[in-house]
Amino acid sequence: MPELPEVEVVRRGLVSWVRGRTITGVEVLDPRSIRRHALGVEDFIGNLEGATVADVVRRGKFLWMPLVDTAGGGRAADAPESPRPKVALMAHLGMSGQLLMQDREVPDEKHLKVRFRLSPRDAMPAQLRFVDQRIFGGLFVTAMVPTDDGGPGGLAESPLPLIAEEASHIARDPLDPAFSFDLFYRRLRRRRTGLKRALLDQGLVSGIGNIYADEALWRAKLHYARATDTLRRAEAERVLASARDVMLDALAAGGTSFDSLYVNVNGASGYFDRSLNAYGRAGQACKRCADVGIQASIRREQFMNRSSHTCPVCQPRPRNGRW
DNA sequence: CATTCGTCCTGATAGC
DNA sequence: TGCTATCAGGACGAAT
Repeated sequence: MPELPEVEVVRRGLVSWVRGRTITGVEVLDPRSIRRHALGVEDFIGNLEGATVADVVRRGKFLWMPLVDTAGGGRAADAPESPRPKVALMAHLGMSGQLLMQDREVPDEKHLKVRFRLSPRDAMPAQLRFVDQRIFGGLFVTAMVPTDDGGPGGLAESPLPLIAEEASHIARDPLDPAFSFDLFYRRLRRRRTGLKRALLDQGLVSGIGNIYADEALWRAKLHYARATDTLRRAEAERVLASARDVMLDALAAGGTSFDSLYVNVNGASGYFDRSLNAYGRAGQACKRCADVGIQASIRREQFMNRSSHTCPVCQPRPRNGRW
């Protein structure tokens, strides 16, 4: 389940393989993976063929490649005076999406949805492939529009003062150097909802999915139903710091096990085996309570049509939403 | 306006 | 064995 750390691992892996290369061919094997592209698959392909990838950037879980025309003899994107990108190839990995660099000899993956052929470069793989079993993810082309908030952020190496239009409603993530806690806290307090709902709202704070929401709440000793409009500043700081910490841990784990030749979303899988304290641990002991000699087991409940994992002892359900 | 809920999708697994 | 039911969940758009 790619959340922020996994998407960032993919971005870092992808950038050195695709930046400056030209898309020479696009093959859409399953049109369902071309989402939100109103003008259809033919237009999608037409926008991409002949364009050069200028960068790979991210906002929250949205990942995109700004594209520049390859006019006048194929000048590379990183050449001086390179033109500003007008459009970008946008990707969202959804639940099961992968972006893979593959040599042309490698047989098609079972769930291969889209194949991009790239201009040759040294010994680099010739193809970028989008593989997606459950089709919650997708690709589309979107306009690059000006932004006054300093660019995409999301740990991008060279943020442009432009953002992909379809990601402009997404808030910054907790790892983004330009993330504003004050803005987050002001908006959080204005809401009348539960804390986990707010954490999962990508327009308020991005990059957090079901797994890291449960982990951040566990670390912060807060319950998912805690009312946002009474949340104290210290509590909000605690849950944000927890989210940041758990995602940094996952990012570090993903980074170390990441094979740069094989860009995928499983880079952080080792992390899940060892380091989760709440998610997926229903019925098992709460490690923090066990450390102080208390017996408590993680409880799984349905909330928002997904499962939520809490320790009933150290994350007690709030009364009246307050505490 | 803000908030919540239904929908998209496939494969693994449980139960009969 | 082989069928059906259930579960997993990100994000959008419809409904409230």
